[in-house]
Amino acid sequence: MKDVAARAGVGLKTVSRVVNGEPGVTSDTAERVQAAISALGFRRNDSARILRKGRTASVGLVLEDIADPFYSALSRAVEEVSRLHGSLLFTGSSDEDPEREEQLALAFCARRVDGLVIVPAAGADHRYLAPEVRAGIATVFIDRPPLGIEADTVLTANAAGAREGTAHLIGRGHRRIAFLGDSPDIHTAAERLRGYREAMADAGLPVDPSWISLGPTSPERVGAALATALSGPEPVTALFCGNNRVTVAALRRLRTFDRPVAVVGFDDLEFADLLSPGLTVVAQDPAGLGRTAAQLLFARLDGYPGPARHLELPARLIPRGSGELPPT
Amino acid sequence: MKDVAARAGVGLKTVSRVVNGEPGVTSDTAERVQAAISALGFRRNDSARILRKGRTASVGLVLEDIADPFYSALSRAVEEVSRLHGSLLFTGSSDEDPEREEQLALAFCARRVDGLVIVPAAGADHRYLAPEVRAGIATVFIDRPPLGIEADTVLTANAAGAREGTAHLIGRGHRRIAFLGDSPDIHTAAERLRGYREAMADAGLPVDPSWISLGPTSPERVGAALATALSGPEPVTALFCGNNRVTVAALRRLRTFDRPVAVVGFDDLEFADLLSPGLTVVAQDPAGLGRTAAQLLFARLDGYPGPARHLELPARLIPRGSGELPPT
DNA sequence: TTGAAAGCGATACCAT
DNA sequence: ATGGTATCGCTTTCAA
Repeated sequence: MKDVAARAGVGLKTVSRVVNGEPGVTSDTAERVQAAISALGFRRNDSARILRKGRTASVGLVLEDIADPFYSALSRAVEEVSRLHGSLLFTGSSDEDPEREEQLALAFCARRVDGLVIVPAAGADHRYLAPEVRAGIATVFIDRPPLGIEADTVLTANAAGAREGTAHLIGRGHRRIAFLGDSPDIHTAAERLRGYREAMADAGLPVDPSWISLGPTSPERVGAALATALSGPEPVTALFCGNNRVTVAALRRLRTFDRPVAVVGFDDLEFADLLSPGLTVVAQDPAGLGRTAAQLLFARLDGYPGPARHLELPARLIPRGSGELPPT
Repeated sequence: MKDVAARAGVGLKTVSRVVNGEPGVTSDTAERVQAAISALGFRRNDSARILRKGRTASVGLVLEDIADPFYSALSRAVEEVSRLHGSLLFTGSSDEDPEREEQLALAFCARRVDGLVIVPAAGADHRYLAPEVRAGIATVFIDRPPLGIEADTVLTANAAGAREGTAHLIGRGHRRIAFLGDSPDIHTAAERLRGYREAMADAGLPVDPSWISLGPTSPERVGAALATALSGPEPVTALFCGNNRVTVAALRRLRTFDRPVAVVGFDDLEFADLLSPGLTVVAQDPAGLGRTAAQLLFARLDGYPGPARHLELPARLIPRGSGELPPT
């Protein structure tokens, strides 16, 4: 910028005015400055600008894994809202590791992002964010609630969704329904299990412990759990899967049995309609989650001073065939 | 930092030393400084640090749509390599709009990212990047080659892959094979069409223009093209799809016919094995693309001075059933 | 309309 | 071992 000023034979501030489209420059000098700018290939250094202005026009997004379609859809929505507000987006994957979540969040804060959208890693304690929040960095938690801090939150109605999905199976005549879920220390997994239990209880149905399996989303564990639930004199006739990865693992394993088993999965799959039968799901709205969270964030940045808001988005049952199979 | 220095009763530079773990501080004073830091909730301002040091330890990634599983897998790989090199990642989706691509890339550059990984939008002219490249911002193009600039590139062997996929169908006895692809101004689409044509020519098979359709990836267009190719006295018996979105649209439409049609798709689908029959694909390696591109980028940042490198990753045929159906 | 000088929060260099 | 001071590139303030 100094160089541009020198070359155009004007003061530093005049260049600044031209670069930022501020008034108070004759079109004559503006032109000279523009010429110098393109001659030198000058580009304003936003780091310096940020340092001076305070606001960085950037947002940090910490999630579990950007490669997961659920989170990538969410990410896109956050990006879109950010763009409308003139902000750029940092993204980082925590891999469900609280330490990495913290490193990422703090690294973003050190870059002085204006705000943070965080999908909490299982077991993470968010008190580490207290100094940043006090320093004015707006923070919204998404998909799961934070621990040890009060902040805006956007969640899916997990329990209600699981309840609806399970009730759907019960409505089709199933009485023995397995629940295959994620690790119980993940909030969403626990909530979905709760919904399942509620639906069973509502229908006066007992739940055999052997029908329930929670744990890491490995094909081995899911496969073994499925085999257990399908064995014995009174095997389950239906299956409720706690998330998309479990659903896929279960479907793969299910093909090795030649018994028809009804399936309802939590989370939609992109091509669920192409399977035979089509996969019935309780669909979340990842884009809706991302959009809503980003809107809450920018509301804060625009000065909304109220207490923390806690929003919940409904999950939607989409019948496609697999959840409508009768018991055998 | 000033405040910390005051509270600890030391000089500014000493605080800087402690914060950065530099030697030359007695553990005694270091402790006092640490105490002041946590008392004040101090966090170093990386914007200022960046301004001074030159390197920002951040990378910008511009792609078509982070919500697309292909790109989100790629993004994750770039992120992983960046993390190993201590860099944070900006992501932005261009939506295949050259103008947005430019805005994003320049915005990242204005933030002084150390490097840029770009999936060029169709038709984008990359001469706009010349000043940035001259200013030393390392740039790697991925998935598609850039226009009007010489830089490191990582591509999939699109033509070879399409050729192999088409040859696979020919090997199964098909002689009339449709090609449904993306817009011809997208480099990958054009390359894949070329591979298809080569395979047909190699086998001495004619190609009827009505078998080929290029254009936007809308279900309507794909469906109509498919209907055309499947009509008339000599309908195609097999189908080569130019990308995952086309494949999905085609599979959906195909279900409305009750004729078995062999299908090979370019790009893997996450649950391709769960379809019936399983979907045969020519799979790219999105994570490999991302990883390789990021590695080239950091090689540059670590001082590699050589001429631009152009790498090509192979595509891999994965037979799963749909591509092994015989002609009818 | 224009520009000189101060300052944003850190680091680098050179004294002490 | 410690600290003062110039500096990074820009915006802000105020005077011309």
